[in-house]
Amino acid sequence: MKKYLALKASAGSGKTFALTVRYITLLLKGATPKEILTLTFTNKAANEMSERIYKTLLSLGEDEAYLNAIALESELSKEQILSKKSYLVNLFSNAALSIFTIDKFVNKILREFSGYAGINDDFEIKEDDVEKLSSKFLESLSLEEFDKLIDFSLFENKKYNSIFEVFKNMFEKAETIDVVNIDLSLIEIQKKEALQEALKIKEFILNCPNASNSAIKAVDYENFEELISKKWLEKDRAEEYSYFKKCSNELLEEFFSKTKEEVGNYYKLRSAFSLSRLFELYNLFKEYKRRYNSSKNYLHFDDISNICYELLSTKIDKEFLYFRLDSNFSHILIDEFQDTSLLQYKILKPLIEEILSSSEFKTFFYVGDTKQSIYRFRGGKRELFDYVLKTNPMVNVEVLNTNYRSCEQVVNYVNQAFNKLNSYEYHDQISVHKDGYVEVFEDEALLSEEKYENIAKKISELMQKGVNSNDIAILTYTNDDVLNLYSYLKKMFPSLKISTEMTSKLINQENVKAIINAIKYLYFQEGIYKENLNAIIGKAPESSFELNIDLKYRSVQESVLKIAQFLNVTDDNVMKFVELCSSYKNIVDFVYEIDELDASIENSEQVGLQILTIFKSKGLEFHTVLLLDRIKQKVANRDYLLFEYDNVNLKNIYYKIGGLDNYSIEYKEALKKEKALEFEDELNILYVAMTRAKKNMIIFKKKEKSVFDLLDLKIAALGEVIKSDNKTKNYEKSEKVIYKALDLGKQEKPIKVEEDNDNAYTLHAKYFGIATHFCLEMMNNFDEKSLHLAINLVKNRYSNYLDESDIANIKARVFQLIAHEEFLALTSNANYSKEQSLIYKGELKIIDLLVEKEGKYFIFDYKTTRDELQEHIEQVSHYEKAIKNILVNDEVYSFIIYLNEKGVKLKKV
DNA sequence: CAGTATGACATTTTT
DNA sequence: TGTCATACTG
Repeated sequence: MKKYLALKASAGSGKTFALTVRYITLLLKGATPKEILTLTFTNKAANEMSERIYKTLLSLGEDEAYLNAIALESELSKEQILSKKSYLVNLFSNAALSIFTIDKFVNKILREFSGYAGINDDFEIKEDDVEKLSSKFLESLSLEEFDKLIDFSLFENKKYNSIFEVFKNMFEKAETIDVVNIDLSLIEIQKKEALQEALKIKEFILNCPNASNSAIKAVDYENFEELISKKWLEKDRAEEYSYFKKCSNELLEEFFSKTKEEVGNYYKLRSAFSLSRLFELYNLFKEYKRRYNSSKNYLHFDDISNICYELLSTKIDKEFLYFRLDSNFSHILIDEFQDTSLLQYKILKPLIEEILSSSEFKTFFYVGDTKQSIYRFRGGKRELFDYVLKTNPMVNVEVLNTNYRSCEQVVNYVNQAFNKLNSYEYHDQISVHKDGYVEVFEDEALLSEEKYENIAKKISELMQKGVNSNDIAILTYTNDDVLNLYSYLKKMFPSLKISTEMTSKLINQENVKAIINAIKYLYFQEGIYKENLNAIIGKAPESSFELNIDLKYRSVQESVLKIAQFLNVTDDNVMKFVELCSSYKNIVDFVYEIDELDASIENSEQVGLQILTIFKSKGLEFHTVLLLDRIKQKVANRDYLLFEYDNVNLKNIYYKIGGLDNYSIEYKEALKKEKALEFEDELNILYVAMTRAKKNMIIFKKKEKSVFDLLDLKIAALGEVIKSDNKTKNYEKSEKVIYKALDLGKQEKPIKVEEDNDNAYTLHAKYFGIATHFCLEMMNNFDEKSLHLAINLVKNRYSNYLDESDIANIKARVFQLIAHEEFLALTSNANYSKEQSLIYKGELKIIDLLVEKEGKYFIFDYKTTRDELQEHIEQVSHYEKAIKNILVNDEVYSFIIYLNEKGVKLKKV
């Protein structure tokens, strides 16, 4: 095993495999889980990582590939490894793990050293309330400071809101410059001087008998601003401007070059001035934000990394940090390294350096793929990957170029598309799976009204050819495309299940929006809200809204629910909304604060055809991928500032001004560099998109202005469509929220949803149920030891949704089950399978637990609700019938297990 | 027909 | 605020 290793892992080349193998090897070499710091980017990835390691340990020996790789890495024999299996399982499942997201880790450091930063260690983590923060900041300014802000705003012609937005951007970057004071009057003088020279050009042209109308129009400036809007100023010489050509002589060229010189001086002065002023204001803001945060005792994620970095670079010694951290990390594993931001790396650096310089057994490993770096816009710095290698020669590098994900046709197609680009570092991948299907389809419909016509056609064609709709994913560039495509396909195939993985705000979801507008209408009595409502729910304009409801005498929750019912718009999102409304004390708070609610929408249906953005698809794979061209044009980068880096070191910060590139070579170079990076981003997005498909990939390309022109993709159809494998799991079990009216009691009594978790079908109850099922699914045997292991997995996976007491609750319930005599009698010495899926009469069913004992079959279905509903019995007897039919066996018995806190009830059906 | 002016147009997102 | 389509100019 290489102690220090950087792994370049192309898409589908077994990155998680490598991480898992390394982790287990470290355990075999005597490391404890606590000292192996494993960093990922999302909670999802962190959960998946620990689950993957656990499952691999549990099934150690079954998968040859894993065993071989671990043997190779650890230099132990397979027998030696297998003899330690139960020890490893125990070790891993009973220890505190150090598998975190980077943000969680940074947060952890800050809390441990909060005293040195002068903050409380019990701070909350929250989003900033931008409106409040920006207005409070204004109030905090002295008259003089306030004037500076106003001057800047007027001078730059920028609104306060947009300036404030820039502050946030600067905050993220955490870079500073020395502020120099430049007097505004200097700029005014420079403007006058430039205009004076330019007026000589104007006079010259107007006096030139050959001047065309266009030439005369080109000199119609009265002031400096009009002057610099002229295109001809970009030329090097006057004669290069065709409308001036006929009048060009040496005198004109002299005026021209003099004007350009003066304008150039203006630009230089101006960019330095604006940059300084902006940073001056920003520093004020930064100071204020610190005060504001500490008074409210909360921090934003950006604050956390900012303060943490400041702490490390000024107040605490690196050695001190390392030895004071509550756990000593001897091993570091970093996933998706290409997405690490500069600031995050700077924070991790002392820990990495400590490992690299230690004489003990300490290791450092990072894995990533710069081709998949698509998050530069939020700080990801792909240059870091090679920079760390270059600056630490003891770190080895290995490249994974075998693709275990996609079929031959797909791999080859991607190879030929990317390896011909000369400005792109690409190494051909080797495929291991044969066949596959690639089609590039020039879709003229994409530019017309019926945009998605051909996509719908293709979907039905694929389904006819035997591709399961659950195996299809459609990838798009924007969330907007996801939504549009979703509603189109829903219209075309009403019974098709479609899921959209999106993160949009809950308050923007149609049904929720309808409710908000209804309430605002009832409260403010302003027609605009009623018309919004009519538009959303598809009523004719001016339709009336008649609901007799007294907002004042009901709780907010109650009103929201009543209105939802009245409008008939109750769904998962509305349910979540109802829950969140409990935080509003009264209707006044609600109408004024609801627009700031930051919660995200629920992913409605988790089964079916998937539509998602390419960004979201990163790290995922699909049987069949339909890849959509960029529908709308890309927007221009509207940042005020241009950060120029030399690899990872800040070289310069520029205040962006249109036209400055004509006068400053350095600025021009910086712009060019930025453009090259943007171009690389674009290629990376394409790379990510084209490496998601396992079997079939179909590209819908616009006839003109297609992003695929970057790769010069031609119309093609290669190979044969591969059918869905019958064994593919085409149903992801999740308990759908069954909507049931909450018992609201009488009007005078405000409702409390959280009072009775057992009966209300809240989201909390939903997660509780799923987690309980997950716990039972993860148990190898129905004994205490298995429960103990499984409950740890539940903790890792559901800690975001459930708290400690919930976990304890689940444990207690399951504990009672494994102590239940009848249940134990039925399951002991029997064969059983969990989450058994079966297809019966065209419908897919999942049985929680199926037990086979002495030729008899027992079906078990877990419920975490207290209610015993007829519906449960019907569901289970349906399973019973199906099993009897399929197995041709009459000895099938079914049970519903009600897992309650007070006791377990086994109900025979 | 090449060069120029003008107006319309629009992203990605975790913690 | 950069890009693109389009219309205009000489």
